[in-house]
Amino acid sequence: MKRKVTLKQIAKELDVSISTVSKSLRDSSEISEDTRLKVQAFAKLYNYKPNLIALSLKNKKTKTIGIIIPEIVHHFFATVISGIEHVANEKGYNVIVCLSDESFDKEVINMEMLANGSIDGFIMSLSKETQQRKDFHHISEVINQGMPVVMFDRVTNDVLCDKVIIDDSLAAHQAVESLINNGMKKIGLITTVDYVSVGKLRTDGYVKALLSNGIHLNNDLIVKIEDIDNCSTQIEELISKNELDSIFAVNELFAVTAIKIAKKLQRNVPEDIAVIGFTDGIISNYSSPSITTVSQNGIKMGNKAAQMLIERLESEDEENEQYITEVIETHLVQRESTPMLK
Amino acid sequence: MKRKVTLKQIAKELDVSISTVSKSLRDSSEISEDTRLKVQAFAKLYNYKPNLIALSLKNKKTKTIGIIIPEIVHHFFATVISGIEHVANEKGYNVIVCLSDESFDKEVINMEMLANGSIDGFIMSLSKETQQRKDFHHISEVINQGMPVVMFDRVTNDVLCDKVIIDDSLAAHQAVESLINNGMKKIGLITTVDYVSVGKLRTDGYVKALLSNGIHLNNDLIVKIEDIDNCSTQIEELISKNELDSIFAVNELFAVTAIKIAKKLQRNVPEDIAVIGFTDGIISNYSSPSITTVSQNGIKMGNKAAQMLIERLESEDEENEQYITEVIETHLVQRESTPMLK
DNA sequence: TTGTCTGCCGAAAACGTTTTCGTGTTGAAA
DNA sequence: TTTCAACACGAAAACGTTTTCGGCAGACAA
Repeated sequence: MKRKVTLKQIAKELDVSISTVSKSLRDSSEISEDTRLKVQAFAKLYNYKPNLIALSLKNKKTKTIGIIIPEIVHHFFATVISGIEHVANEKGYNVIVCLSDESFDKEVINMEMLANGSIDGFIMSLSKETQQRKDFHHISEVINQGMPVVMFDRVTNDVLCDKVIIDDSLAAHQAVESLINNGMKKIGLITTVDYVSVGKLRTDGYVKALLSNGIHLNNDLIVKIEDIDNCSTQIEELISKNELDSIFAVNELFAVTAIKIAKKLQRNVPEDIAVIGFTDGIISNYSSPSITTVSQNGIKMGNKAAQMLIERLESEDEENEQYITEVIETHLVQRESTPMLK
Repeated sequence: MKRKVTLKQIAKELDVSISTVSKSLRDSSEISEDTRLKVQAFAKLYNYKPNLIALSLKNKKTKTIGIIIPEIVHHFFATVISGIEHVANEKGYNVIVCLSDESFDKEVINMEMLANGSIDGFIMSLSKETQQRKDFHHISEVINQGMPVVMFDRVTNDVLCDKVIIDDSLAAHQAVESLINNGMKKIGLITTVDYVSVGKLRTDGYVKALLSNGIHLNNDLIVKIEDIDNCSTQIEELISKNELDSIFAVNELFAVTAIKIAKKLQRNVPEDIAVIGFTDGIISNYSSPSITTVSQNGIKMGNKAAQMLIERLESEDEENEQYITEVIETHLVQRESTPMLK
């Protein structure tokens, strides 16, 4: 077993100083061609590669991006990571991933851990618990120490930093409006509890779409799901007790569950009930009927977030307080759970 | 903006030496209670946290695990990461993720990158291209440098290291056998090209199940998919040209596609054709009919891989050459795409 | 001979830790 | 008064780099 070789070892072997070795490898003109070539040959032979940790310490740059997300077993987040990773890789950065498991404490611990030198900047999406508690001190603290942060999807106005989002409200508005434009009048909404920021925004979009089209807002048609694993009963109640002609669900899972229950209640999708979901994930694509859905391009969000972070990391004037909020466009993917929408 | 405070700064402020500060914070008995408390108070006030990069350099340990996988936008891999991350986190390790995108070159580059000090050990699954080329020098090299590697799922016998796998052949055998036991005789196989190790093994299991149950092997019933994005035509041919009573597919995507095409061809699932898939992912669970499938527990694989790696990292006798291959058990998840199996 | 320039190289600092070893002071024992 | 231990602390090395600066030799001009 041959351990990694260091500058010091090469220097010793060749009977020159460490400086000479380092300079030779970096093609410095200070060194005679003779020694330069000798050192380079030796280094190549022993497959010398500089130790990145030592470089990080010296340069105070790790060339590593920290990602903190609530869950990785979630197609949307996986696509975002993928998007981040590709841009990061291209620019010579690595990516270190931490999961908060939707827990405030884990989010804090992970951030503090990574903030102690391991990374150059953060890309993150808030955990549910953090959104609920509205406690963002850990994030402000990190930013205050001069470490850039880019938030995506689940963001908050209480922290000043770069952000990448979709216009959840507008996207929902458009989706619901397209139902209305196709003659739907009794549109159910399956959404989350309000503290989930994106759920709230999508709900707002639904409400606005109704109002701006002169449709009375009926709270009986709205169900707010607390526990995602037990959403069935609430949804069944919604569908069975109301003569809905369509449903807007704020995520894939709600949408697919609604379809399943509709079938069970002998209502055909899309003939009797049209369903539009949110997030263009695996489920929407492969369930049958496949689900018409608002597509939020996770790859693109990840790309953009990584770009923004790296740009800030590598910009000259460190303290640019001009924070940007980038809005990634969404679009409706037409599939089988709705009639052909005009 | 207050930058991170270092030992040196604290030492200067309190007019003591760096050693004294360090020792005080580590509760050394060498230091008088007086100074100890003073230093600790000051450190707390300024929220001192040791710089992990400096520690890594000193200790030659990063407390970080490198993960290299072909894709993250793939439920199985996401679950494995999740499994790794949880165990790692519990034991004070971070996780750095690199994607090979099924490319040999990217796999090599990423490994070399991480091997230069960034991590203590690898957990990886081979890219398709690597499996095809059978070139594993980058892995052997890393192992040779004394860095432990744990391979999972897509592994190779050409590299000696710890491994976590499922018994793909046996699992496939059992799945196919359960079809046979329920009266199926004409069982189609949708599999990958042979160089994908798990595809090959699952194919082997299918073949063995047929033979050991006295069923003639008919190559017309086997289709090997090269390009996963264009599998439809091949599958359609399989179903339309043969009077299959059932299909075994080596992954979710093939299974769900088969079901879709069967429907299109007016064959009911499961009444006319039963379908069993492999990998218990989102698709199997949410498509309709939901898919009976061989469940490979990604979380468990990740847990185990992380355990094995960390154990090796923290074991006293460095050079234990007793490599272990851990086999994670699988089981058949009964769903709607098959009749009730006995 | 003296001075100066240039080419080549090494010493040392710096990044932030931990730890070993040494050193000065104090108090008590001899 | 001398000796020695205990105590409290600091200096320095080490991890592996990069880079600044200084120095030494030889060549060349004056």
